[in-house]
Amino acid sequence: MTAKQRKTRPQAVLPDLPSTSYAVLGLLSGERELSGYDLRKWASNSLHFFYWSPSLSHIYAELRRLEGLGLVSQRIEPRGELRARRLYRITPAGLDAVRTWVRTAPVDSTVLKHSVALRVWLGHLIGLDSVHDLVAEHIAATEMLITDIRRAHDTAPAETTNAYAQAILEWAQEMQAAEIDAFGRLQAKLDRTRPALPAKAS
Amino acid sequence: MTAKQRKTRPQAVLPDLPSTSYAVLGLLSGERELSGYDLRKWASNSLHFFYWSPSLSHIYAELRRLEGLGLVSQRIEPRGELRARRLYRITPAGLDAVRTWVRTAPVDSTVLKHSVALRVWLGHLIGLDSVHDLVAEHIAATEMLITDIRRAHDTAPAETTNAYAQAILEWAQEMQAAEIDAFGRLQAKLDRTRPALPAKAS
DNA sequence: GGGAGCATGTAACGGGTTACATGATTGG
DNA sequence: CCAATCATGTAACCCGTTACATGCTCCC
Repeated sequence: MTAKQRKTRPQAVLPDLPSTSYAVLGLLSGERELSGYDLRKWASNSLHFFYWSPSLSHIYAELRRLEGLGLVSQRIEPRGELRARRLYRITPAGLDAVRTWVRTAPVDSTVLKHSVALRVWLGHLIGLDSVHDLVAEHIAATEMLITDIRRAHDTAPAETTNAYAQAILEWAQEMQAAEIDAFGRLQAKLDRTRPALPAKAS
Repeated sequence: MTAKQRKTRPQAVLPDLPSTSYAVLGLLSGERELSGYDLRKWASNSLHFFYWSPSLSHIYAELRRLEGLGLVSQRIEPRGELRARRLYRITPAGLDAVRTWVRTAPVDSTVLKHSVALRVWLGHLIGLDSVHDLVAEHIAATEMLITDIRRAHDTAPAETTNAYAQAILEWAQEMQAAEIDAFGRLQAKLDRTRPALPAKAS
């Protein structure tokens, strides 16, 4: 029985937090002091492309929770005229928790909600020409996204980046490029079935 | 002023529903009568791969909401010994709503929460060997997912499929294959930097 | 003068999940 | 006999967003 208990929790007891908490903790894992506002900006330029772009209010709430758990600490930086900032820093316990999570969390499946794919799936409701327009629009948007990722990749300040962070941004670019390719093939495929589908003549 | 109002809502007034409601409505757009349980099964074999795999309780709640809006109708099918089923069918208004949504909804960006990417991004906390293990595990899981998609593609009953649904399942397979490729390249890339990173000898 | 960026936070709400509750039939 | 599948639903809860509130500085 005790053996069984040991087996279910082999390591230290990880606080049972959602992975987004660990995302925030990860942003702080460089051991620099950052404000909620800073975190938000940085997340928009990195996490955004493969994980999450959190709202500010959520970040603040998350920081308070992590502080309550002793995973981050807080100090207030007075700045004279300017509004004081609340700076957060990861604690040893926090570093430990995020490291354990990264190493041992179960590989839970990716959350993907692709509303364009959903709409193409329902293409029979709107016809081939409308689907074509929709996909074309999406491809254009994806091209812009790639540009954003490339910019983030190229302009990342040295102290926020490393081989892993760079590799993931390159991975994200490749994935978006693959998406453009795959949608291109999808369009070609649908076109080949055109004679069989009712569609307005151009 | 009236011109302005007309401009913000150019078409019929679409009920302001989350896209997941339209996903459920889309499942019913084939105009067959289906139970909540049926929808769940079907979603797990189609929507699951590119959009969403809803919980049963959510589907039931969604159906009640759609019924309240007059977008689906309900009837109870008595089945003697067996527990009666509640069968839902899309109404003309519902068909109209989902069609309008598919055609005119803004291309809102894909929601992607890729926790493996997040963990690789934090790879500096655990070192190259651990990242390798993590990625290898993920690639294996992705291969299984491709198998699932292929099975769904090949076994889809004729009355639930069409050229669009098939094309999206093929698209989903290609995307997962691309993910395996991209992670493979990421691993190779990280290996090339190995001399610069501290890692245990094998 | 006005808008964008900096900076923090509260309140209300909606979306979606898990756990719980119930019970029958079918197949190994 | 037990597990899986069929079938529906409630309650509690958490995650995360939007809207609101406040105020300062910098730049056009």
